[in-house]
Amino acid sequence: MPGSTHVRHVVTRADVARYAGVSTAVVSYVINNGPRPVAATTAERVKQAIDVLGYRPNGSARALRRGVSDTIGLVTPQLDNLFFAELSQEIEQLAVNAGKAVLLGNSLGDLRHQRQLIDGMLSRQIDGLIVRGSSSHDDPLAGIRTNVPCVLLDTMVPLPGRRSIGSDLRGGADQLVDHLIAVHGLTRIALVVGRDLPGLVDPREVGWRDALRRHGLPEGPIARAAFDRIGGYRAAQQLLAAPLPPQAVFASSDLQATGVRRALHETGTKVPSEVAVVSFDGTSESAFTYPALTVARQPVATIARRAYELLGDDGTTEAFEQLPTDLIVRQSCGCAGTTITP
Amino acid sequence: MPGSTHVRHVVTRADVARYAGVSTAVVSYVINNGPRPVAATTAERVKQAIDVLGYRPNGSARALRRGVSDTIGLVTPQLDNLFFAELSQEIEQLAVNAGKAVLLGNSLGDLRHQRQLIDGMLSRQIDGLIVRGSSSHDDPLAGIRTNVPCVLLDTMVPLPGRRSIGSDLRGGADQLVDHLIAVHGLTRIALVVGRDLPGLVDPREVGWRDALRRHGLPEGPIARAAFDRIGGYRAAQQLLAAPLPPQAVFASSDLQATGVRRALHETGTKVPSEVAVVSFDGTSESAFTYPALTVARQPVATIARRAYELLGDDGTTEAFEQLPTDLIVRQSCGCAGTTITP
DNA sequence: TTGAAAGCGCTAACAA
DNA sequence: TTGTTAGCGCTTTCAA
Repeated sequence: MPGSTHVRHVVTRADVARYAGVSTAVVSYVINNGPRPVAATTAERVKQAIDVLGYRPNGSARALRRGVSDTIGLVTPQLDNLFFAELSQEIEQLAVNAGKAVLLGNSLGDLRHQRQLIDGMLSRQIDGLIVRGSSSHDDPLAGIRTNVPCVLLDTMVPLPGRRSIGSDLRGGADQLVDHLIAVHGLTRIALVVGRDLPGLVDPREVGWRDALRRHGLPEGPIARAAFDRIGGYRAAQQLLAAPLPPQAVFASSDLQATGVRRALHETGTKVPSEVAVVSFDGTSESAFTYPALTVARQPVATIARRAYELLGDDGTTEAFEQLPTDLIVRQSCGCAGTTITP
Repeated sequence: MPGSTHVRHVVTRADVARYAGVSTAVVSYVINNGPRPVAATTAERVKQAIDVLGYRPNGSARALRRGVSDTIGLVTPQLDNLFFAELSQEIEQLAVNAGKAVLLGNSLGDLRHQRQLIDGMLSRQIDGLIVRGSSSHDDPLAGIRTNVPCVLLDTMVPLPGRRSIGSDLRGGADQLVDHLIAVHGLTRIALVVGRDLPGLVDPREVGWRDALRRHGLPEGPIARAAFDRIGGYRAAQQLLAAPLPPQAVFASSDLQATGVRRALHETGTKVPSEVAVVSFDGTSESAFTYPALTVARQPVATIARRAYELLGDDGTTEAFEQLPTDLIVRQSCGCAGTTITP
């Protein structure tokens, strides 16, 4: 007999209906609180049955029938970067509070892997997809046919036909470097940034340059390195080896700043008195380093909320929103203060 | 007409079959590579059709029919604790490499929330569940009826009928404290640990005490605080305020160690010359602090792999596996060395 | 090697 | 207010 392969031992809606002495429709009405009303006593009987039998609705059947899975997909490069972890956690909370589940995938910077992840999620009938791509200039959805709503996180440039939300990298960088110049009178400010991007300049680099230029300062040294701790470490070593070391280092991520600090410490360079350090991101860790990092903090919660909202806007309108960062002045720039400002 | 509610615009297997001029069964055979053979030319035609139409199998229907979703659930307290993030990332990789997707949830330390998360995943037909509970002594599955395989992470005690995998907290702590005593000759070693657990002593506390006792040392001071940075910070402040401050602090987590270091720095206490600091976890960040942290490193990748393996073992056998930690000697204990040892 | 068709568990239109 | 039932898209048995 076709379709009679696997053994049944899990409770289904039919069992509940039988136990409660009603039809399966009524069970549905009770569970979904509609679309038809159910007499209070009947509803009570159904609830009892559900409880007694330990019935749990089958999500696959439900999703198949309704065409909606109440599940969204979230793809980020890596969870072991605190910024992505914080972002993922925020998004997960929003989704769960709205009764949705989250499929999570880490691309680990691999475009093929990222694509497989997205394909897998799409085939699992997600209702929406949020992607922080592993590349800042490629469309993670290129060549993927789907009409599932999608929001991109943190793309450096607008992508045709896509909605993207992130923070104002240029503005945040500008503000940070401006602080070093205007408040602390520093003039040799180095930049630690990611490796060259094909036909694209990191907006943080632009912001750094803008601030220097506005103050009539020459461009400081640039060290290009991976966006991780070891990248920052090597970049700082390189910067320190120059004949005239910088008075300050602007690291484009907290992770890089950790490496920079480490390299400075190893050479006995005092922070901030000999070299100031500031960075972009402002993850929770940055408040606890010593000296505490002065940062351009990305508004993680707001980015998450906005991304989640955009997912709902069925309008497939193109968007490229850049939220302002917060300049959090702590001690690593040379400012005073010892309290922990999270 | 019943069941004809929503509009069809997505390509289904019927479209593919029609386009390729075969039956839907054949499409299945091609997609699943069985269970019946298909002529090479026919298969080719089907593949063409799939490509042209941009067909993607409906996972819900598939899961409903097969009784298997190729999706697992993963619940952890919070992603913004690097240890959990690393663990989650490892597990996610294992799952994805095996063609499974991962539903992720963060309980944020709330038992009710944790329970809702698990319920939601179960109703979404996950094939397996991995939970790092938000409490170390309660069974996260208590009162949840399911026969989905489940593995618990990091429970401090064996739970009846459950499989649990974690690291040897007691042993790791013992080793760490022993190092401080045997190698560095320290005698006043403070412990920073979580708040009192009902009827349960944190094994790290036991290990700390065991090491002290073995060396005939009196118990050092204990500071109980939350397992986060601010907890470690406050604990250290408290410890430093004592008439006879400790020579070393053993923090039960890297996060706490960050807070401890911060408090020491603020009071101008030199690490490790005045107070040594060691901690449990050994996340990637710990190699980059200055001085780099000496830690009992939890074998994250191994824990992840073993947990994932246990999920597969249909044997519902009870288990309580404790993997040994690695003692990573860096500089915060007083040992020499300046290279980064990740 | 291929096709017809049952049925997984659920929702909801329609009838009663 | 409740029941009957089609059908969501898929897999697979059985027949051809």
